Amino acid sequence: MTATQESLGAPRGFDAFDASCPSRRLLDAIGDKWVSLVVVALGLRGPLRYSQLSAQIAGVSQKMLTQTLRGMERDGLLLRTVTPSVPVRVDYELTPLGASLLDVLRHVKEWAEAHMGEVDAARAAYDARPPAS
Amino acid sequence: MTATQESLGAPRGFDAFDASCPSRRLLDAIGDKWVSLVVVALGLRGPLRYSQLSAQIAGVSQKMLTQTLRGMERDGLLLRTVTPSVPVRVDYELTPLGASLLDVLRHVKEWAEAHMGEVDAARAAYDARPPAS
DNA sequence: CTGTATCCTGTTAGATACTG
DNA sequence: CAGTATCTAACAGGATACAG
Repeated sequence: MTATQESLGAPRGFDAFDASCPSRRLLDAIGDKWVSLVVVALGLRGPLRYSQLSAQIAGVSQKMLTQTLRGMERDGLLLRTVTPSVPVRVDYELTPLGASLLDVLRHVKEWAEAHMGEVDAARAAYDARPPAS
Repeated sequence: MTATQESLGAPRGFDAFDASCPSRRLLDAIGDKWVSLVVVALGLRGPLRYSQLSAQIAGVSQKMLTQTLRGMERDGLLLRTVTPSVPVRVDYELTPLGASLLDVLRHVKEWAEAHMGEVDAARAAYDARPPAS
């Protein structure tokens, strides 16, 4: 395992092969279905309340939404504001850091728009080819 | 659920909230631990044989490596070349499409290098704060 | 309204053993 | 060498019920 770190690892302090490396944690973040959805939702619609997010993302369970929100808050991706009114009110908004993550997602979006057709074509071709000789 | 697609969905034909949308499939792709590792490995070291990949990525099981490789081949991300020598030899190399995915990963890398310190700081601050009043 | 706690199920991935 | 097949353990995630 150490061999991997040395042979392929961090040419300049960056090693995606090391699970503890920041890059891996970021991949975990943007790779997470709900995280990316929350980032996009907040990025597109500005600050939202818990119930609004719940409605927007429709399909997310309370458990996953809360869990995702907590994790993102912990990572400094969003700000959680509690207003102690009679029925409690909680607003969530992207921090500048969270907004910058939205930019990364935008790059992903661009790649998808530019190349996803190729992927579909490749997939169709692969599935159509004879099941080996 | 349909409400979500309409309210937040594809302002211009792109809807990350739709699981069948290309963007989601891409997220699934780059979010996958092993896919990103294989892309980086092949991108950094050029064509590699199965056994070399297995060694490079150290920690991946045969099952996951094969599964990942098959999926990537299907998606047109890499090319699989079988040389029917006495002991069979199989080489894997990135296609132009796969190489372009490496570029996306590069953006991710840059974001990580630029902001991951902030994430760590936020996390430390969050973990250090009192467990609520 | 905004969560927390619990149970329960499906998927996933690692280990292991075997084949062309 | 380069896989395939099978079994099982771990865990993520959904449903549900309840609380501040």
